[in-house]
Amino acid sequence: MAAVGDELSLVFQALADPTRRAIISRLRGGPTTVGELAEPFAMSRPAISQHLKVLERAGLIERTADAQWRRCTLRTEPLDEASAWVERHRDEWNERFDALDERLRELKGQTDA
Amino acid sequence: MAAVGDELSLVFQALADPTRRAIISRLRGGPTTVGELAEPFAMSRPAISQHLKVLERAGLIERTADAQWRRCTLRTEPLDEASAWVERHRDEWNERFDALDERLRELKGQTDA
DNA sequence: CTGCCATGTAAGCAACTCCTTATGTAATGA
DNA sequence: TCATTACATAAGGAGTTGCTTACATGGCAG
Repeated sequence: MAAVGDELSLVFQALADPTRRAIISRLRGGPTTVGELAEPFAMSRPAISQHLKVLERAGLIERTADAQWRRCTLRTEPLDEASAWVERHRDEWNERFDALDERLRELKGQTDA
Repeated sequence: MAAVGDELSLVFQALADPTRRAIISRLRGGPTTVGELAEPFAMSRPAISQHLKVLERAGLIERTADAQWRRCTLRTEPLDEASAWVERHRDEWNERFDALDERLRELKGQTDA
C-alpha cells in the first residue's frame, strides 16, 4: 500500500535516499539552481528533477522560477518535525525506567504463577 | 535502484512507515512480545513480523528468544545517528547567512549586467 | 506423542521507487 | 524567427515494498 499521506512519513522517506540527503547538504550552502545541483551526480537531469519533486512534496525545498533557472531553497521546518520525533524517542532514560518497571511486573507475575 | 546499503538510509527508511513508528513508540514502554505488539494493528501477524524485520535490519530493535516468545527491545543508537544528521542540517543560521551572501552576489550580477 | 501456541518464512500480487530515454515548454539571444 | 539553454514531464522497465494467505518450526502442556 504505502499511501503514506502524513507529513512525517514523507519527510523520513525523502531522507531515506543518499542522493536526496546529499542535495539537502548541498543546499545548506545557499539556494542553488537545478543544473548546479545535478552537476556532481552520475545521474541524468530528469532523475535529479524527480528527486527534487520528492523533496518538494516533503516540504524540504522550495523551487522559485528565476528567468530560465529554477532556484531551489532549503526549508528546515520539516527537519524540525523529524528531529522532534526522533528526540522524543531517542532518550534512553524513560525507556530504561519503563524497562525496569516491566521487569518488576514480570517478576511479580512469575511469583504469582 | 535503491540498493540502500548505508546505515542512515536504512534508519530513515524504517522511520518512513507509520506502523513502524508506532511500534517504536510502543517499545518505549519496555520490551514487548510480537503478539502484544501486533494486537493494536488492523494487520496480519506476518505483516508485523515483516515490519519488525525492517526495524531489526536498521538496528532499531533486538529480538531475543524467550521460550516460545520473541521479546523485542528498542535500540536507540541508530536514532542517535539519525538525530545527528538532522541536527547538522536543521540549524538555519548558516543557511540564512549563505542565502544573504547569495542575494548580494545576485544583486552584484544585476548591476554588472 | 499430540495438538496448541507464538512466531517466522514462502509465494503471490498491486503499488510504488528510481532510474532511463524521448519529448515537451518557457525564457534567452542572435 | 529560430536555435539554444534550463528544466519538467511522459513512458517504460527492473527492482522493492507492504500487504495477503498458506505453510513450516519450535516450545510447551496434556
